[in-house]
Amino acid sequence: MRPENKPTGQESGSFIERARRAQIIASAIEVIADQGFANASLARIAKHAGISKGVISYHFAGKDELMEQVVDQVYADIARYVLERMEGHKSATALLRTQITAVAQHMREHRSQVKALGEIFYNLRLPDGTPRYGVAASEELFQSLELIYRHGQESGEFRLFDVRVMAVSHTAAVDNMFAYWVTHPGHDLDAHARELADIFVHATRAEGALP
Amino acid sequence: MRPENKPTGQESGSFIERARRAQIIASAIEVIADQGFANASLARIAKHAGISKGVISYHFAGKDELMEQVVDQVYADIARYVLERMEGHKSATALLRTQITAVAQHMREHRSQVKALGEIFYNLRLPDGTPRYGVAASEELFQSLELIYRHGQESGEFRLFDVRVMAVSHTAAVDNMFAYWVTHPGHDLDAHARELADIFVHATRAEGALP
DNA sequence: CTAGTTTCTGGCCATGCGGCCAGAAAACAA
DNA sequence: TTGTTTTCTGGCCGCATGGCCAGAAACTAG
Repeated sequence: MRPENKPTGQESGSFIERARRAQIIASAIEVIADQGFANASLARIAKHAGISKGVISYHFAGKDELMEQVVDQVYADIARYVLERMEGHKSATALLRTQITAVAQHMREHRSQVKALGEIFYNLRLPDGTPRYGVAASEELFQSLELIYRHGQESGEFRLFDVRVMAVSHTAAVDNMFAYWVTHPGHDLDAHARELADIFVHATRAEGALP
Repeated sequence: MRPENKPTGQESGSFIERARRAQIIASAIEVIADQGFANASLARIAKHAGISKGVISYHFAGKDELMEQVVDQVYADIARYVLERMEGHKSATALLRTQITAVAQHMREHRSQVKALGEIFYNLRLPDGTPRYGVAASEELFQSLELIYRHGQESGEFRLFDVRVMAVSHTAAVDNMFAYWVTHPGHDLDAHARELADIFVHATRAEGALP
């Protein structure tokens, strides 16, 4: 029999259960990151992990659940990493810079994870063909960024602008920074991040502010 | 026998040949735009066009050639549309604004085409699994944008910044403007474009410049 | 050791895919 | 009209996929 995969918040299942799930998730990340979502079959993921295909079916309800677990784990890692580094900063400008550079640092240290996240985010679909994630799933991130932007507007650091458009553009620029770096591995990701932070600082600052 | 699909620059083949290819390309665009690349099989594209699957094989060397034809056609349409509207403008600031708003106008009028382009761009892979297009294929666009940015820096309109990072971020923001609009159809695309143009004008302008 | 449970293997299944082809049909040429 | 070429149909092929299962193996409890 299969263990009922109840998505309880706390870790559950036997030691083997948890270890296997972690191993399979890690294998999925690696395969997706360097073969692409479309080529990441259960057979490939199993072979890469050195286990039989049936094990995946045994520990996960299906391919979709495995993909969602990957997203949940990687996304939570990024959020924790970035939020930790943002704590303590008060000015909107500092928060903005820190958000961008912290994301870049995390990307540099977790290339495969972030790449796999993007692949799944963009490709996974519901049975009816509509995207499982996609832009709509970034709503939470948009709102977090909007908090920073509104904070800056209220404090007078930032000029008035549409915070939604700024948040969408910010997210896009950060995501594409990653994609560009993946395609051009020699590219200096941290320098790109600093330059990108400059762009948004200039784009947002109040008219009269000193450079 | 099949007509040898020599990719000559000029239109070739019989009247039927040209009409069928156009019809199949149009059908592919519609299917990809609302089912996604992964669900756009030759069978679906043929059914949507009301023809037999074999016709596609008859008029195209394979699925990959069909996808590349879609990309070539849609990409050329966008480039022509935007470049026409940029002609005549001289200041870098005006060129920048025009580029962004013109792209948005084209997107609004050619939603399916642009969506299909993005799907293929992101998903089509070579036999070895590496992306057929992807970020690397945007190199030409990056260089065009860099011309504008360097022009502004040389004329003194723009501050000094890394033109490559600016071009990558610009492309990303425009692409995501489209993705956001597709997910939120009620969103005002033209207003978003004006706001986005403001963002890049502020991000690029020289320190001493008047608002 | 034995009985029961968890975990794993290897293979089978139905489905959908892209490519291909034999021959029908349509368009065209004489 | 007749013969020839172009175009189209419908179906078949080999292949890969995700899901599934019967039984083997490993582990655990008594």
